[in-house]
Amino acid sequence: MVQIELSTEEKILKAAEEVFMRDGYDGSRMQDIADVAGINKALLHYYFRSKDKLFEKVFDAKIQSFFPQMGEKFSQDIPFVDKIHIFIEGYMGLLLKNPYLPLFVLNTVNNKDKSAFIKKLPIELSRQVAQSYYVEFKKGNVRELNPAQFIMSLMGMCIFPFLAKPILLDMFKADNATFDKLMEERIQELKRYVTLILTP
Amino acid sequence: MVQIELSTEEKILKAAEEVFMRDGYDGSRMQDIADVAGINKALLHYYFRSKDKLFEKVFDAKIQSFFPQMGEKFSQDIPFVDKIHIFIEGYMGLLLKNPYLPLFVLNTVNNKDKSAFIKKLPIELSRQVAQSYYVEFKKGNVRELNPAQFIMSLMGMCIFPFLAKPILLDMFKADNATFDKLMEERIQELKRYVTLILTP
DNA sequence: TATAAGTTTAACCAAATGGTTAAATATGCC
DNA sequence: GGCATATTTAACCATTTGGTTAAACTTATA
Repeated sequence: MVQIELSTEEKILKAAEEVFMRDGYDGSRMQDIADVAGINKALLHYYFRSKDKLFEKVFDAKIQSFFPQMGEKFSQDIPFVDKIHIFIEGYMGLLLKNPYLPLFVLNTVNNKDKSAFIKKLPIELSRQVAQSYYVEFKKGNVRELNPAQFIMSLMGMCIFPFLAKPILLDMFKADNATFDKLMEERIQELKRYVTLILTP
Repeated sequence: MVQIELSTEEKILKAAEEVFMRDGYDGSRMQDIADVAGINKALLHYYFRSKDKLFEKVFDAKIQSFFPQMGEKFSQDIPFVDKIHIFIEGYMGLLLKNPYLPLFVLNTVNNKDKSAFIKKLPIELSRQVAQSYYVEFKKGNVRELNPAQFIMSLMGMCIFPFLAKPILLDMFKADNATFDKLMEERIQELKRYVTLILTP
């Protein structure tokens, strides 16, 4: 395995992501980010003038992965149910790799001071799902429902376990590996759920 | 309408709940809580020695409402699907009255420093649903599924819109009243979903 | 009226924290 | 070598914040 040398800027962004995601904006310390990046606080401010500026950089990239842009996938010519199955697989995979992502994004979105950072809204996701749904509905291939409500349910079912992870670990007396296995099973379970909901 | 005079302690707890729920632990200021309660900081510390102690009091009450204890409802002798319908109605009603509850509880649960506050775990909810489910499953009245996965889905579907509320308001160009109406519709939609999932 | 508890005011403290600065040192590049 | 940029060190500053204290004032009650 080749060791790729990260530039200082990259090291900082990586460290900032880690700390912000773990501790939230208020809970994060510039000193802590500097420590994780293996540099000192002065250099941190040398690269990113303020905590706010640094946060914005990190957050921008993250919010877009949380509200996934499904463009290509949803424009494929396959049944709507299959698109949703693909969504579930992709999204759960993302969450398994970024278990802190949901709480981080939802906190920021709900933070008055940080709402200015939210530039690119996930209108696309909703629009694409709705359009793709109605095409299929007219063909009589899916049951009648409100696509907006459906996408909320879908995302909710995917993210909830990651938000409540500490509680679930305790409830099931499980460790991280067991949790991940439970989420793998969950992918199949959710696919079954949406099939039942969507199939007329 | 009779004006009921709140005791100072009650005023403080009410104010603390409001501020903690809105700003989170880190984001909350003792001065702010005192202001909302209409008293001064000295008196605040006179009643509750520290921020931690005050937070614990508020959080204790809240976590139990977030993971609802369904004891009586689930022991009723009615079909499992009906129990779930009752759950949805009750839980969505609670969330409509406490829209900040989910983010507050989930943040606290995920906060290392605050994990000591979590004493009473919601094992009951999971146990009751599971037991109630298996009784009904043996009678062939519900489809086969993993009750733990199901309860996660149920809670996720209920809470997600409240967590993503700022985004949804923006996406649908809606105000608070419209959002509440959307959630009222959602109750019916979710009932349909679970019926489809559970009915063999 | 005397006593105790509740409440206010205002000043104060110590620690944490975001951010700055200046000088020294290292590094790469012409 | 000499120059610019990157990096470190370390001290420093202003502000915020949780928490304390002491003295004065209010209120109810015995």
